[in-house]
Amino acid sequence: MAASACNEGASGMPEKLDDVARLAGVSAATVSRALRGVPGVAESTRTRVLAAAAELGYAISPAASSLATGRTGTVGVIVPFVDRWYFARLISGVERVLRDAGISLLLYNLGDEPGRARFFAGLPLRRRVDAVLVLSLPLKETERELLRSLDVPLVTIGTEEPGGDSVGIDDHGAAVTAMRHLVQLGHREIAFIGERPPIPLGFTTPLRRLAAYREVYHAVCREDGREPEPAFETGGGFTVAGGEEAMGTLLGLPRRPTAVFAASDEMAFGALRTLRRAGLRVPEDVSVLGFDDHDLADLLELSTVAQPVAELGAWAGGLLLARLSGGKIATSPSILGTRLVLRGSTAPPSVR
Amino acid sequence: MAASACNEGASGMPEKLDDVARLAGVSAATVSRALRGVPGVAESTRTRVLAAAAELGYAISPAASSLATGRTGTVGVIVPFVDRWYFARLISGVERVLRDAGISLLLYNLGDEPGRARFFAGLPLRRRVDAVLVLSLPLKETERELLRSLDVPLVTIGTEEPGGDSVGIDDHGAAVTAMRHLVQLGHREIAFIGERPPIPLGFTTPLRRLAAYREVYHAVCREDGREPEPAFETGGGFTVAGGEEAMGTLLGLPRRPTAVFAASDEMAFGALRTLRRAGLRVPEDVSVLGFDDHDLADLLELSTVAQPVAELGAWAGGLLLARLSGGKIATSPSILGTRLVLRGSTAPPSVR
DNA sequence: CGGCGGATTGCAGGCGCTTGCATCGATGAT
DNA sequence: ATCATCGATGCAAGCGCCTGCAATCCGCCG
Repeated sequence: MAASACNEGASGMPEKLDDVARLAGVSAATVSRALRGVPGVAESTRTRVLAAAAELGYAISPAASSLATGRTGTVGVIVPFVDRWYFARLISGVERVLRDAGISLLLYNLGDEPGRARFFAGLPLRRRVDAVLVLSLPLKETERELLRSLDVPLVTIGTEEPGGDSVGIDDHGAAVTAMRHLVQLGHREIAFIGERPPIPLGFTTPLRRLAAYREVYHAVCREDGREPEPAFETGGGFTVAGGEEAMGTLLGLPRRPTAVFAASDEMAFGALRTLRRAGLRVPEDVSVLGFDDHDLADLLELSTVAQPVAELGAWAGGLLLARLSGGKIATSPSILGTRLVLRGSTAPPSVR
Repeated sequence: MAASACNEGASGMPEKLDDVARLAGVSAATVSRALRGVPGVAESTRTRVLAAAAELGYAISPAASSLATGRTGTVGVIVPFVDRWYFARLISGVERVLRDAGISLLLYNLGDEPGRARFFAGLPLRRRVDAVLVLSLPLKETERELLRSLDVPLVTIGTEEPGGDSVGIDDHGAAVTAMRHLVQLGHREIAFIGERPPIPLGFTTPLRRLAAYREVYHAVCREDGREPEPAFETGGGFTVAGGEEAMGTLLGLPRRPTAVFAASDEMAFGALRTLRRAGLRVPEDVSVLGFDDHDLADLLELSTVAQPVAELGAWAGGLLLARLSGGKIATSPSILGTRLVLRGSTAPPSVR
């Protein structure tokens, strides 16, 4: 009979609760309760109802259910990009735990300003989701207000929003560790490839990593009694091409860095390429350190700061579920650990 | 007044059609019509209604609307992975055109068999979407049946489903072109890194590329009066690590290929790495040709077959929209073009 | 000046499911 | 044996929006 379920279901109009009720010889109310597992239905009845539902290939109408309960069984996930490694990975992590819990994921890509504006103007999420997940996208005040007006739990990854759960890593700490590694290797002239203001979409991550860079680099300069080189702070737009270009700029400087810390592996990849093209060897001539532990970092022998991306997503998803099931957890940022992964792209500076 | 919209909306219960109606001094029916732009509403009235709606920060309830109309304003997108370059890119392409059209995207990742089974068992898409988009995932007969029972337009990318629109590339043709390039360079011993049976998830793409490889390679062997080397057909699971391993196997063969055609750039990357580690130079010692034109292919100087991934997604999205607006287009597969991108990883075999 | 056709609007009955409350037995206590 | 009790069900009133149909209102024609 199991097989017949599909057949029945496939033909004609989808059945309603009433149809199942009739077949099972009970009322629609009972079917509703039985199907959702609410207590107050005799076990025998429940079994009968389940059988009837299966036989008809019945599936509840989310719209009707949602209208009646106010719950939707879906969460909105807002991302600035979907085709960048980090975000794709994050989404993947979130999706897994959400789907396991039977809740669907509505995806919104707000990478472009016009799109972002339109999104918040129309706010298609309104009454369409039970919760919202914002990935690495710092909200403007008005946007935050709008999202809050949805009156659903909000969890963010990579940014802290007052009144919402957040999960992330210790960007500053991780970047400091990375920089210290370079310093310990003996580097004094360290450049940074990150993002220059104005920072697109208002990302804050690049800022935090930049701050850490500056902190360490400036301290080193102070020790050496030298002025820090402001031109060492370059922007790479978090893309390979951007990193490539930034590295080019760096190589054109009269005062050349012996090591480069890139705020993302993708930019580090670009830097690697520019260096190779310039005939410079890594790490002999220049050390390069990335951030992310991108899938291909291993391939390119890139030393980097590994962050548990998929786990961040999964954790955020878990938080969301907890909220949805009425958990009264205190909202506090969850910080997941990072670790320095040393591969072949960093070494002591060569003595010239 | 524009700013006040948010404020009003942010406070208390969300308003209903009636509230707007009252404020505008008309009936709910009129508001409904005015808001949706259906004809039959005086321009002056419509303006008044729009103003009232804006003032209240009113947003329609998708659930109620959906219940009444049967339309949901969302489409389901089914993918086998979201964190692989190709798929992330595809999703990105789809999302853009869908969001521009104001329709939301429900994402389902069916990468693992248990998850896939559960998905089709529960079929959360039922009555939840206006259309379904399946990315590169060949459906089993029962699955196809189930999806069809949803009674909504179905469009696929990378696979052809009877009775559904599909968009894709000419895998066979593209692969033949790639192989011919290798042959024209003078290679006779060409290996393949793709996927070995049993092919996970039932993908067909690897098969098509393999067939093309075989066709060309065998022809070459025939010309040379030699037996084709079956061990040249290796599987790399479409991952970097898999490609790495496959290349290792290839290098262990007594009869060594002078060129390798990988069915994906990721696998080619892996192959590149193994070669580098083995001290072999590319392309001097071994030529490597990929497939996809991955973001990093350029970085790694990988020659490859470029396919317009984002465009495939966008095109599929467009098809979907056309279907949704009742277009009576004939369902026929759309084939987008590919092109060979020659970079530094292919060259004539060295004369030994 | 009455009657008409077309453009606007309002009415009311759903759409399919949920849930507070009433109903109905059957059970256990008295 | 009788009545209170408790579990299992059924009733019916929504949830918020859509839409066929009827009611109005106007400008015009005859």
